[in-house]
Amino acid sequence: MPVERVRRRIPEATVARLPVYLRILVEQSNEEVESISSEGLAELAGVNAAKVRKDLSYLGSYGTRGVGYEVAFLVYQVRRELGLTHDWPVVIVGAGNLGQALAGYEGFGERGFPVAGIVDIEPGKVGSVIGGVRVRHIDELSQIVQSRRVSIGVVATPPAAAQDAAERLVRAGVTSILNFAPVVLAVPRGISVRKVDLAVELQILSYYEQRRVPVGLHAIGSNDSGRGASA
Amino acid sequence: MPVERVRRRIPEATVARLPVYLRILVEQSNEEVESISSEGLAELAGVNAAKVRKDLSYLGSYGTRGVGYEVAFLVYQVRRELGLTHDWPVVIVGAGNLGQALAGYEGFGERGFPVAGIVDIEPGKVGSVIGGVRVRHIDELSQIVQSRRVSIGVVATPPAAAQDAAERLVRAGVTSILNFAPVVLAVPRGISVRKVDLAVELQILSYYEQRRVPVGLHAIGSNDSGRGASA
DNA sequence: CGCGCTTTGTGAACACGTGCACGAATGCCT
DNA sequence: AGGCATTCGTGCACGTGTTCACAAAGCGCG
Repeated sequence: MPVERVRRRIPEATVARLPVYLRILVEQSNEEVESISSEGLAELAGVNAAKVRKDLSYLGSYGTRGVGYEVAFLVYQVRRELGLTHDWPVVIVGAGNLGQALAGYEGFGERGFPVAGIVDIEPGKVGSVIGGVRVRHIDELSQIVQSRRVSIGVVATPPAAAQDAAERLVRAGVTSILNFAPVVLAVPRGISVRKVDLAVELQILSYYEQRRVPVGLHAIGSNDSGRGASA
Repeated sequence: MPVERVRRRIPEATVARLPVYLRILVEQSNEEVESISSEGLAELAGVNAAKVRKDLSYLGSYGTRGVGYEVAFLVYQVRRELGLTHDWPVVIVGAGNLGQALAGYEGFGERGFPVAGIVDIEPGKVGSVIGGVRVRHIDELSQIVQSRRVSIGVVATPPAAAQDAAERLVRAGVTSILNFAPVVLAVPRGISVRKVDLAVELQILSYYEQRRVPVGLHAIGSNDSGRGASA
């Protein structure tokens, strides 16, 4: 029989929710929960049950009607779909405040993204050890990427250095970049980039905060900015 | 005449892009650029020109046909719309790795979000100074929020402590929360929450990385995860 | 002063994402 | 074994967001 190649493409919005489901499923699994309904999962994820079912249906028909989803099996399927069947070592560029915090954040390693290396351009920063990883000079980037087979790079430099960092990462062979610097990176076609801008998030909150009704005059359903959840 | 209240509601997606435009406009302004076209702004923001025009049109008709937008004026208007005419002090809960990095991140203060305080529940963490701010005990949270008129709180605790942190923030009077902990927060109606989950971002990259075509077989337009930009 | 060039602002078509509502499948109980 | 309660999978309608395409508006030049 033919290999099941060319799996149906999954909508972007769904891909963004799968990691959330996954985390919840793993938690449930740790608490010995064996089965969960779309309703239950939806509740925990702060979304609509129909959405959960539709999202999961893109992976295949893995639920049992009248029962729900088997947690362990679903964990496996979501992991597989997200490509989390093996670790993805990451390399961090920039050993400033943020870079150090990221390198020391256990959540990365725990969730399958061990820090293969952290580099900086400042010789002064080289040598110190953060989260068990020694800071190396940026000239060693290629060597780290090649030898550790890194395909994901994290840009945690000041804004002015971010574009250069990205270019070095691409040249070293990285094909996905997570960018924390508040700049729009220009990268060659075929390189995936995701951006996390802390100040942008605050500015969005500021918008909704500003147009809040003065206390005492509660507008109905004036809640939220869309990415949150309420009880 | 009636006060121009009840300004038209701006689409969520547009609100999320305004901060990006703002940053670029401020940069341009610093470089003495006086006027910019939707085309130029779009290029720098990595989006479509029509989108820029539609986004800006929600603020009003501030462009000049045949010319473009006056940078300084547009900066003012975007700031006003986002509620950035005054500072929004924030309070950080959790003085671990991430909380410390956030407190030390100058980008916050620079962009109008000075750190009014950072608190932790561990007496051992109290007292140390980060980014010019002394870590205080979480019991002082209310006092900080009240006296400094803080309306935005940042949750930077371990996952298990996040819900408690959120509840304390709400009780203290905060109405917007930026959550870095990988959990779905339950908050009362009317409280805005935005979530930033670093591991989720990596998992999304993993998805696209995984289904990348093997080198040598380039699929056309296999680029991207939607939030990035390419050259 | 009018003509042509540029660029905005927006209507309309299209694409994408969401949520309802319901048929279909399954397990359990009698 | 049959009926009933439960929950999935999904067609469909709706809403939101994106992009195109073009008329309207302004500027500069001859």
